[in-house]
Amino acid sequence: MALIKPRSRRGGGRPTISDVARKAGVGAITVSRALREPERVSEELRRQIQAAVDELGYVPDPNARALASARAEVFGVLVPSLTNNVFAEVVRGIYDSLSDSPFRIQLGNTHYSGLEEERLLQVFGSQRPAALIVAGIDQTPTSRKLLENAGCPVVQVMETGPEPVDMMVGFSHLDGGRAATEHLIEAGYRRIGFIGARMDPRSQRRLAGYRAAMEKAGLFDPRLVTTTPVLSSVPLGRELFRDALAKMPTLDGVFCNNDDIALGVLFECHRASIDVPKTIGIVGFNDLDMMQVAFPSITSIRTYRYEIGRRAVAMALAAISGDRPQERIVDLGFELKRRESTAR
Amino acid sequence: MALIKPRSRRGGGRPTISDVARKAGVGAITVSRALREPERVSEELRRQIQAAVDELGYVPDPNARALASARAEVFGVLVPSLTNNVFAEVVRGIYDSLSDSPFRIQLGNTHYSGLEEERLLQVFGSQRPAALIVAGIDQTPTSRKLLENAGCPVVQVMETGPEPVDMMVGFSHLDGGRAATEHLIEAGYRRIGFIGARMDPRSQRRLAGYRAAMEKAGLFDPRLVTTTPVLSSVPLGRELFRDALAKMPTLDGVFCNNDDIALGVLFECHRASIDVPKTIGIVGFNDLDMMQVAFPSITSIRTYRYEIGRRAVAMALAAISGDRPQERIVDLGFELKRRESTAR
DNA sequence: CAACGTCATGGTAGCGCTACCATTTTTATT
DNA sequence: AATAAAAATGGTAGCGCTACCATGACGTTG
Repeated sequence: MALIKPRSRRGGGRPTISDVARKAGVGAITVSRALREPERVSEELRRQIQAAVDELGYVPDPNARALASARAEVFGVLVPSLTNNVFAEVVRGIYDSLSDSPFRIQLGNTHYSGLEEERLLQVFGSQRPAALIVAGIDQTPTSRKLLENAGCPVVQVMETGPEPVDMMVGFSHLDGGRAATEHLIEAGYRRIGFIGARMDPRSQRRLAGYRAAMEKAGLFDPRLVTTTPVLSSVPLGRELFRDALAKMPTLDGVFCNNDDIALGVLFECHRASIDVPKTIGIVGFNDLDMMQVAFPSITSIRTYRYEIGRRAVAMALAAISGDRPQERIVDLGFELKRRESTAR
Repeated sequence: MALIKPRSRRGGGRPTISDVARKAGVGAITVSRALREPERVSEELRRQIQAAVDELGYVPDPNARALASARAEVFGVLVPSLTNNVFAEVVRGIYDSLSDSPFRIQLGNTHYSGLEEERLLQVFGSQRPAALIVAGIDQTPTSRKLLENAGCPVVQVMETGPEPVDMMVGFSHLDGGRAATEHLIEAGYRRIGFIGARMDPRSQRRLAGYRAAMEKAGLFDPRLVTTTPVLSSVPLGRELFRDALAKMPTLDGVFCNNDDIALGVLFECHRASIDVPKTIGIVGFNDLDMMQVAFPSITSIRTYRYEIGRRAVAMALAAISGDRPQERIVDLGFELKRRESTAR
């Protein structure tokens, strides 16, 4: 006696695939198939199985699934910041594109740290994700190797560059910085400053674009550049602008690293009764929606963050299903939005 | 012959726990223990095992772990929006608190939809998460049941209320709305409007606080309230303010649902040459850092979003490790920041 | 009508790990 | 020194699912 195994169900008593199979009077594997490749199961069984699933409230265990198939239905997403609106928009695009797919999202925050990125890539890799989406193109050699060996599609987002690990969606920050600066020059500004916080690689490239445009026009002066590694914010924009002005009182324009900084500059101009755009011209970067309602409205470089997220998912999904997109590098560009802040 | 099993390694050839065990000359279970409860393994073996782990580059498979232990090292986090700074801050607090724990984060975006929340809860539940953190207290009955049966600690964040599913960290939006409105009244404003977008339950409670204060002072008039279900933004704030003013030209103050709206109102005042705070007083909600540098600086209700995220994790972690905090409802409060926009 | 696909279904054997019990060794305790 | 108790280690048996192969029932073809 005592032949009956207690069957402790350490899993907590939720129905399993064999419960469903038993109830539907089929084999477990058929249930598995009915759920994943319905077209390979006869309509009759499919219906029976569906009924059993509904009745029991069966939900497949993703962990067991991942273990058995050596592939988790997870997209790993790595961004440097969660609060920066720019990345928040990319992430939103990714979530929206994946919301009615079976894929879950594993989001990591690198805090702009290469080391943290490596650590997270390690963690993510251990899950055998279906795809990896990472911000930027400046991975450390270790990170790059991890990405190359991830064994899944990889999309680098927010930038374009010559050597994708796999695929890429973004735009040229250098060109963006150049376009912003050229616009200020064309509008008649001459002593144009660059103000930037959190000088990550993307900001560096915008600065390079600024510098290229200024040098080409014979206007560059290193004292026009004010930067800090501190995290960007509106209050910081105000302070940096005051610094810049103290350093260079003849300043007549500023290209800001991003819109937060630009807003800080605008507020300080109000406070100090500096006329915008007459005395100072302002250009931001990213074109947050508040730029168009600011008073005066602020010229900015519009970027397509949400679209970048969507596109990245679309490309990854295509690669997963076998047909890799022919173009591995997608440049979504940007647009200069001319507004009152530079309408001299 | 052919006795040697090919051992196909469909897992892709990464080292497993038995590889480590073999190399270290111990049993697999000892490796498992050395990794999870090092104090239960002798120092010598621990060192040998660590050496083997390092040499092989072994990383445990979280899926196998979750399957075997019926518990995934995952925190499920549910927020209604990814781009709203308020939730981004909460999420950041959660990430920062969990960054050097073994727990991963599964983040879900409900888009303010109860149905979507139910769906995500279902998906999350199937993973047997270690804890669940959800925004708000207005779950549908189905969601509430799912939370109650999740079999793990649950923390509701951003609000306080009488009946937590399990634990709660937040503050009273009603009191916040009341405090903001009372401040305007004390400052001498009388025709005080309420302007709100995306009237989610939290906004509704702020409105209720506004109404309570206004009625108490005998100032309430339904025509003073301007709301819309549309998603909140700075441009929308501007528009709603224009609507409000058209409807009620004698308006002399506004309590805004949130800071985005407040900023939109401020910009419109600039544009229409309406003096702030003389002609119109403005109060925002949440106190984004730009409020203090705006010109004029904007009075707002400071809320502790980041801290809410951290606290939620701390409480969940305590519950996981067995000692549930004695206070299951934590009220982190808020603070009225008086600034120029209401300094009549 | 034999020989050969093709389709629908099922059985078996793991995926990589840990819970649950042994079993052995060491350390108190009397 | 004998015994109990605690500490350290290991073996076995799954967790819930799917890859892989096997089986049988049908056509299809020459």
